[in-house]
Amino acid sequence: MASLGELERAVMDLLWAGHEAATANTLRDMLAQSTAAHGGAAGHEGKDLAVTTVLTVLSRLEKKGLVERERGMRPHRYQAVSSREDHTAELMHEVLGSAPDREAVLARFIGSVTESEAETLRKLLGHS
Amino acid sequence: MASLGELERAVMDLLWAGHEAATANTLRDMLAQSTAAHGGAAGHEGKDLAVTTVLTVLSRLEKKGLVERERGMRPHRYQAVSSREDHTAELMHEVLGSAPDREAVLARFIGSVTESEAETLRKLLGHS
DNA sequence: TTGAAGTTCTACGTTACGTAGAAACAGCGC
DNA sequence: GCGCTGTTTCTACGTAACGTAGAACTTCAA
Repeated sequence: MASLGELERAVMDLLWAGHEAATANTLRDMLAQSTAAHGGAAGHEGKDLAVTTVLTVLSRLEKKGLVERERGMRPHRYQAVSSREDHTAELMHEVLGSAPDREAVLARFIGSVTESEAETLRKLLGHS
Repeated sequence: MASLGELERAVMDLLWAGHEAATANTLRDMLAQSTAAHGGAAGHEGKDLAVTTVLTVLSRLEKKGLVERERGMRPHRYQAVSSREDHTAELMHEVLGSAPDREAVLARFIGSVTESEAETLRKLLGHS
């Protein structure tokens, strides 16, 4: 239950953008954003979708535990449960987790990170 | 096109076992193995599948580039294109690749590896 | 040449996802 | 109070992936 469809990802992108700004988005907001970014960055082409389409997707994302919805106020507020970075890192752990030989996988993995990333990792891992 | 179904994964597990032994498996081999490991380790429960089912799955895996088939000899030989470790590491890169801020993801990622794994990583990254 | 083993073709059921209409609901201005 | 407009829910259809496998064609060996 980890993979996202194309539209699901596009919606998460919008929510993640808001996450950084600690914003709780309304549906209206999101539609505006996606229309503004039409054909631009925020994926999924500039074709505007039906309102219900986005809501359906939001519901599915909520069921998957990726989105939280505040039902108190009337235009509900939607927000990503975790940041994009956290989510991605979690995904990586998920992938890694299913491996019998985790360390061997890690060896391959760092075998192909960029030098700058390797540098970051060294710092993060601290001196030994 | 990265995710595998349950049966697809089970089949890959068989092939990966052979990969370590540099074995090129025939269909017969695989059925024997999966039956032997029935209800045991090699997943997917002990129910034995139709021959064609496994072949279909193998074809799909081939199409996905995960399996290579030698068509020369008559009982064809099937083998995993890359080891489980390589494949998993590749998957991790795939997940990471889609992130705008790769380094931030890495930071979160290593935030939750075991100490022994961190140690491994330090060794692999070498001294800076 | 005939039969068993192997392979290909085709197909059906289920589930995920993109998509959206129809209907129920909730405030707002009159 | 009442209807209009924006919001949410319910339901549903089309496509694609995957589990599953029958039917038919191909090989090789006896």
